[in-house]
Amino acid sequence: MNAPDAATPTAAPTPTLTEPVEDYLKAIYELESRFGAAATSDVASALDVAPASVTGMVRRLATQGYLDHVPYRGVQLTPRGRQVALRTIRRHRILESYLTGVLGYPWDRVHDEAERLEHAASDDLIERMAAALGHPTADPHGAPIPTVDGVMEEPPHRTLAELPVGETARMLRVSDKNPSLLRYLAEIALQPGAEVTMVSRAPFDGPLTLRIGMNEPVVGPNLAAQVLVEAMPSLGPRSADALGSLGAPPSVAAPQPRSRKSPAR
Amino acid sequence: MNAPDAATPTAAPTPTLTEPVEDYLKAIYELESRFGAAATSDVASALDVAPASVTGMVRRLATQGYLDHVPYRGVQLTPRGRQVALRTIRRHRILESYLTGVLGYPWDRVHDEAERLEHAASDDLIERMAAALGHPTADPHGAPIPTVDGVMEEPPHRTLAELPVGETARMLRVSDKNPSLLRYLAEIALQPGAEVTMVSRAPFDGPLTLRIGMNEPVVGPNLAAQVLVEAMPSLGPRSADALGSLGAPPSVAAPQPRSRKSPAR
DNA sequence: CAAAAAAGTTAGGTTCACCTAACTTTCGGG
DNA sequence: CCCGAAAGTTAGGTGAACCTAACTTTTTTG
Repeated sequence: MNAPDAATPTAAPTPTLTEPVEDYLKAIYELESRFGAAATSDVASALDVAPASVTGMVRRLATQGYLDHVPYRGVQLTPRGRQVALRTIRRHRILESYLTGVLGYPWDRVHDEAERLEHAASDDLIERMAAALGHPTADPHGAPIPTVDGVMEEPPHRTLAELPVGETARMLRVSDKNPSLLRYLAEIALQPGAEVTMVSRAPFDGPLTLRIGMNEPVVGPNLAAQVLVEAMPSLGPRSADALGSLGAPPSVAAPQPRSRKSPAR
Repeated sequence: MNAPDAATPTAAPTPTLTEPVEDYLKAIYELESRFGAAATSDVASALDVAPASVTGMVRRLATQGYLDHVPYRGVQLTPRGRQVALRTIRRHRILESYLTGVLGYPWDRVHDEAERLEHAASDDLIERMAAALGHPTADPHGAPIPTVDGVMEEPPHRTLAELPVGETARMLRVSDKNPSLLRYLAEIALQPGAEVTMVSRAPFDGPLTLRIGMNEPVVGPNLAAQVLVEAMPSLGPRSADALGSLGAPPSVAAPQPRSRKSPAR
């Protein structure tokens, strides 16, 4: 699993982290935790730049010790790069939490704002916001917030699409990047913490009927695949408090879903 | 005084206004309102860049219609450039107000933070912050906040150094750029709104004895020259409410102090 | 009022972060 | 197992925003 450890040949000082650098490291972190390693073209489409630009930036970041790059194989963050990524993710998620929790932003509009502010806010500001919120452990979309020293716990989960008919689960998380999806989810009250039951499932990848509170919305399998719910089934429609918070001890480490081509060996 | 906070979903922070461009226009605005026009070298030292860099940027901003540049003579903002500058100043001052008023920042630490955030925050965010504060008309250092449509009222003022012995005035304003000065002023309770009396003045530009509340701090003339107080004397130590706010109608337009070389003709 | 000083500009570079176009490497399917 | 498509890289740009060094214009002053 480990790239040739050319170790740290040039421990460059690098006093200032530019905005693009933070964006690259964050994107690579996220791809890496989904696929085990980040492919050039995936980074390119995540950041909306040309693949050639990624190659160039990646070479620079590698010489500065933020990541390891094996040409044609992919990239992986070093501990140093991972620390920067987690710091940026912490900022982003605390900002999102603050914007919704204190300033009344709807959850579909916080992503873009946080994306810009995360590069400009000082650590002091971020920690003041966190304190004002009572040190939240998840953002408004259910994404866990890394601690100051770079620890992030991902609770075990599955997608709503995988929920068997008749079972109930607590909604855990959804991506913050699709505003119209978020608006729709808010409409049907499918938000983190909500209990959702799989009422029925039409054959041939057809629509799914859910129960959320009093309502029974029908959603496509596409949508359901984007919504994460807790891994353990709730014992019944009204007995859900087996896990008190998002800090439940993960029984599975699960960093390698690997359900895809492997961009690095 | 009312912000049209309806509608306007996630207004883009204007197509092509880079951070340096906003900084230049803001700096030029401030120099222009102090001296009538901005000199290349003054802009350079305000932004801590080389004079040659200013010449280059100024040429570009002139072709884009933000300012007029007469080589070797100086620059002046066009209405378009002035509008950008006032928008940036509004953001800066609302951010400072929010950081002290809501997040508990001390007033000597808000400048740097606001300086970075002012380029990243959306209009929506700024107006939410303004609303949360009850639409303030001055920042924590007493600087007036331009309205959304770019109107800024500067109340008439003089420096504390000019206050005659025996007279009392209300403290109005001080620059936000000198943290150690601000810390000292907070120590002697010389902050916007405070009543200050000139007790005595040592000859030959010597130290000044003030009365603020119960205390009688002695300050240098240098410091006193940086503190602005209201122009009209208070009628007595305990009768100060002649002006309810900072919105008092200015009897003097006063945009041209001109106590300096003239960088433009 | 001319020469020195100060202020401003031009010329020629650098770095960062991007691009397109052409080439190379890897992978996947017949 | 080979060969074409996909993925990745190199080569050679661009523009923004900065720099230093050399030159020009304006201002100041002996």
